[in-house]
Amino acid sequence: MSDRRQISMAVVRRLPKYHRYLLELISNDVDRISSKELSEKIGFTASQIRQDLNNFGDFGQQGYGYNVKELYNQIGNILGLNETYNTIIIGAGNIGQAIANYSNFSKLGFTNQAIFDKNPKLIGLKIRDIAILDVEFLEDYLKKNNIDIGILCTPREQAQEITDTLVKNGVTAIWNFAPIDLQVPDNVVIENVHLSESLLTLTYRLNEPKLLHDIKK
Amino acid sequence: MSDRRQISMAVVRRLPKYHRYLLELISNDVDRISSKELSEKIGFTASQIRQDLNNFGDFGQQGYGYNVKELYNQIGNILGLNETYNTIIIGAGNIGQAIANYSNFSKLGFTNQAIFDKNPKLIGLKIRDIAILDVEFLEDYLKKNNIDIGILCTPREQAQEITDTLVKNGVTAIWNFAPIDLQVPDNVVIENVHLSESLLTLTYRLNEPKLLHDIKK
DNA sequence: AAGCAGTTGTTAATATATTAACTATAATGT
DNA sequence: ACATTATAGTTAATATATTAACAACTGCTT
Repeated sequence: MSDRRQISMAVVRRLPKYHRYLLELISNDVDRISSKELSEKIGFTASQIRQDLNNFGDFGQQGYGYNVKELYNQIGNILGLNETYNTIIIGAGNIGQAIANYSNFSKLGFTNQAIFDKNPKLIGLKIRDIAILDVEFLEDYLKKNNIDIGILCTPREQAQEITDTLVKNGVTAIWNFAPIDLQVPDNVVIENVHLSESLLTLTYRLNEPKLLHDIKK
Repeated sequence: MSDRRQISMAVVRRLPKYHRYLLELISNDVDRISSKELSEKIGFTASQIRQDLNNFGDFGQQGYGYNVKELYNQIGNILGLNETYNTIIIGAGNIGQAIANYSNFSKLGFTNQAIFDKNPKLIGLKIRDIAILDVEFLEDYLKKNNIDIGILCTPREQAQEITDTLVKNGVTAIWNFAPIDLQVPDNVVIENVHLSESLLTLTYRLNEPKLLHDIKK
C-alpha cells in the first residue's frame, strides 16, 4: 500500500547530504553505520535521520544499523539517480560557462547536450566540445531533442521568456540561476540558485550581533 | 530596550527577497505598498510579511502601509548593506572565475581584492584587472590586508585547509562553494552553495510523483 | 468634523518540524 | 541456546514556523 503523502522540502534538502556522506563512508570502506554514528558525522540528530529515512522505506535493521552501500543506492534511487538526464544551458555568460565546464555533474548522470546564447561573439565557440548555439534555434532544438532539465543562466531580463519557451516545449525542470522568481505551471519544478540572496544572508549574519543589540523592544 | 532574540534562518533567507522586490517597486516608481499587495507579488502571506518585518522594527504605518524607499533602506541596513566588504576568492577554477567576473556583487558593496590558486598555469593571469596569486602567499596576504569574506571555490580536498588559514587570520565569513561541510569556530559564519545538492533536489522533485506511488505503507 | 475603510503591530491558533521516548527485533558473546 | 546489548522503526512530546484574528490607529471621503 502506498500513502503518497508529500515529503517536505526540509527532508528533501537533507537527502543529497546523506548521499554525499554515504559515498564518503563507502570510499573509507565502512560497511555498516548506525543512525547514531551517522548523526555524529553529519550533524543531524539520530532521531531525525531515522525519521527522514523512514519516509521512504525500512532501510535499516534493528540491532545492526544500515548497510552503507545499500542505503547509498536507495537514496540515489530516491533522488532519481538511477536515471540519466539530458540538460541544456541557456546563457553562456560566467555562470553558464562555469556550469558547462564543471565535470562533476556528468558523474551523477547529467549530460549537457547544448548551450545557447544570443551574443554573436559567443555563438559558435565551443565549451568542452559543445558548440554555443544561437538562442533563436532553441525552440527548434527542443522540438527535436528530448531535454529533461533546462539550466537557466541568462540575465534577469530574458529569463521568463526563455522559461516560457522551455515549458511550452516540454521541459519540466528548470535549474534557475537568474535573479528572478519564474512563473511556471504546476507540473514544472524549479530549483533556484540565487547567489546574491545567498551572499546577503552571509552579511546579515556577519552583522547580526551588532544588529540585535540595536533593534527595538 | 533590545531583546536580542536570535532571528531564525527561515526569516533571514526571506530578507534578500524583500530587498529585491522593493528595488523593483522603486524602479517602477511605486511609493507605498501594503503587506497585502506585497504578498501578492512576492508570494508570502501578508501575515508573514508583517511578522518578518516586525522582528526588526515598526517600519509601517497603520492605515497606510509601508513606504517603499524607506523599507528598502531599512532592509538593506539589516542585511549589512550600509557597509562595504572586501572579499577574496580562493580557487580560480570555473566557479571562482565566474564569481570574479560577475559584476553585480560590486553594486551591492562587495569588492573582490584578490584571487588565489595553486595552479602555475593560472597564477599571474588577470581576471577583471585582478591578478591570480599563488595560494602560498595567502596567509601573508591576510596578515597585511583586511578581508571580510573568503569565497571558497577550491576542490573539496583543499577546502578545509584553506578555511583554517582564513579563520586563523581573522576572516569571519566564508561563502563556500566546495562540496564539503567545513569545521569552523562559533564566531565564524558560513554560507554554503552546494550546487550538486541543489541539482539533486531538482531530480528528486522531477521523479517524486512516480516515487510516492511506489513507496511503502 | 465624523465616520468609514484600510492597514499595521501584535496576540492567538494552527500547522509543521524536530527531538525524545519507547517497543520490537536482530546481532553478539558466553 | 540464552541473555545481553545495540539499534531501527514508530509514537509521543516539544519546539518552531506559519497563518489567522483582532485591537489600535491612520488617512480619506463626505
